[in-house]
Amino acid sequence: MSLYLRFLEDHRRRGKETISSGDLAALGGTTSAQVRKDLSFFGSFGTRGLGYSVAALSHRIREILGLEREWRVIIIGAGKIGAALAQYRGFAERGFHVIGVYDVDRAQIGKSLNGLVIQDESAMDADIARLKPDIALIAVPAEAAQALLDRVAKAGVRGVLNFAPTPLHAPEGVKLRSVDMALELEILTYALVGSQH
Amino acid sequence: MSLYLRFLEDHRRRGKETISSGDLAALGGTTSAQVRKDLSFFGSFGTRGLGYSVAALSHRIREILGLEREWRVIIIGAGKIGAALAQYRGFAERGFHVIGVYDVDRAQIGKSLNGLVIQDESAMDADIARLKPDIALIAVPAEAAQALLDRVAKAGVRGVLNFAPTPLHAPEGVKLRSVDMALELEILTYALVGSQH
DNA sequence: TATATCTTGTGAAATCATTCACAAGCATCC
DNA sequence: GGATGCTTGTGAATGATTTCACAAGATATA
Ligand SMILES: NC(=O)c1ccc[n+]([C@@H]2O[C@H](COP(=O)([O-])OP(=O)(O)OC[C@H]3O[C@@H](n4cnc5c(N)ncnc54)[C@H](O)[C@@H]3O)[C@@H](O)[C@H]2O)c1
Ligand SMILES: NC(=O)c1ccc[n+]([C@@H]2O[C@H](COP(=O)([O-])OP(=O)(O)OC[C@H]3O[C@@H](n4cnc5c(N)ncnc54)[C@H](O)[C@@H]3O)[C@@H](O)[C@H]2O)c1
Repeated sequence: MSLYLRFLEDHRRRGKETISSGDLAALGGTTSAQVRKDLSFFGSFGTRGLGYSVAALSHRIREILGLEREWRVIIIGAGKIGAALAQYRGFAERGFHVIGVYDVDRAQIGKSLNGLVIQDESAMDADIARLKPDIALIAVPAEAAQALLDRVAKAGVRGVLNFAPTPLHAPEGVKLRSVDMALELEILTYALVGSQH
Repeated sequence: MSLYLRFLEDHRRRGKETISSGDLAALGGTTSAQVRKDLSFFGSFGTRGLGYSVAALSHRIREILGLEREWRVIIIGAGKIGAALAQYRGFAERGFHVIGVYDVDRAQIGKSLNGLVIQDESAMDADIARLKPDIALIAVPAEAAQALLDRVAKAGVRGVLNFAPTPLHAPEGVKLRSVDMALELEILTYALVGSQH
């Protein structure tokens, strides 16, 4: 679904007003029947003979994904990757607003990233209670990740995106996803060794 | 498979020598039968009544994934995310060696990241021909991504990991994967809006 | 050695996902 | 308005994956 949204935005930029399931399939590397099945799960909003209205379908998918509202995000760990994420414009463009960045390192605390001051992580629990962020990004060393996940979960955060390359266990009621870049590379190498027999 | 490897390493750190399919399943959130089917696809290396040897299974999976050799990696775009990736220790730990970083920005070229000097991207094609990197990480603005993918593919790179949030089309014979962090957040929000009816 | 207890490896069954195929709907053109 | 050309939405067929269920191998214990 998120991918379809990317394709639709791409298509809109090219000035097209409608798109057929076949076009979407070609972009996504699937079949037109697949695309239609996926979309029909949420209702039917295409026009026969014409395809889907790019604007209408985008809007509907944004609704389904919950992107019609703004989301508050905090970042834990202001190291190399945390700092990059804090300054990433792509988040705000899609409705994700970074409202806080935390670290334990005295040398980091107080520094400003894009107008956002790095806070002492001891202030985090109180801030979460007050500002009620929806999602936390965990960008700390692997050893510290599970403890922080438990801590933000307890404080009331319901979604977590983890960047530490370690298996984590999410407490009940918390949605967890992990981005593991070394793992992505491993999937690539598997494909590479596989393709040369 | 890569995930199983993570679990095994985790388990080894805890001092365990064997692990059962049930344990692996619990870690991965699947069933024991699933794990056994996955592993049996590549042969049978468990011991009945005991489980799998953590060391032997790790080794076998590393073999299957092609991690028993070293891989050469270049990074294109030395911006915020490119710089973070260039300094990331986790890659070298898993056998991925960054041998070059490229940018167009005069202000960036010549700077050193962890002992790695940022090169002018006009030198890139010659370097690829000479050093034969296996994988390129693309960390440039979305508009520039497709052109660079085509360019490194032509120069002989066979695997690409893309960080730009845009749909790319890989030329024949090139394995492409993309990491899209805003998309990861969208998947989280979908789960969040879904779970509250 | 005999017995009890685990856990793998794997056919068979059940479930889930994709593809096929086509009636029905809409737009366009004559 | 009627014929023509596209494209959707969706049952039915096919294909893939997951789960079930259990025989057979391995260890441990006495
Ligand atoms: N650098 C990358 O490109 C990259 C890529 C993929 C994954 N990662 C992972 O992301 C994590 C961070 O990587 P990095 O390169 O930014 O490391 P880093 O050392 O630059 O930054 C880690 C930061 O976390 C802070 N920290 C440690 N414990 C903390 C706590 N309890 N609360 C708050 N802050 C705490 C540290 O003070 C430090 O500033 C690691 O797990 C790493 O494996 C990094
Ligand atoms: N910053 C993040 O945390 C983050 C997160 C996810 C995705 N991304 C994506 O990663 C990409 C880079 O993001 P960033 O934040 O590092 O941006 P950035 O502006 O800091 O860095 C981009 C760099 O690419 C260089 N560049 C541009 N064209 C180039 C070319 N043809 N060849 C070589 N280098 C070129 C620029 O000079 C610049 O240094 C973007 O597509 C962004 O959407 C960034």
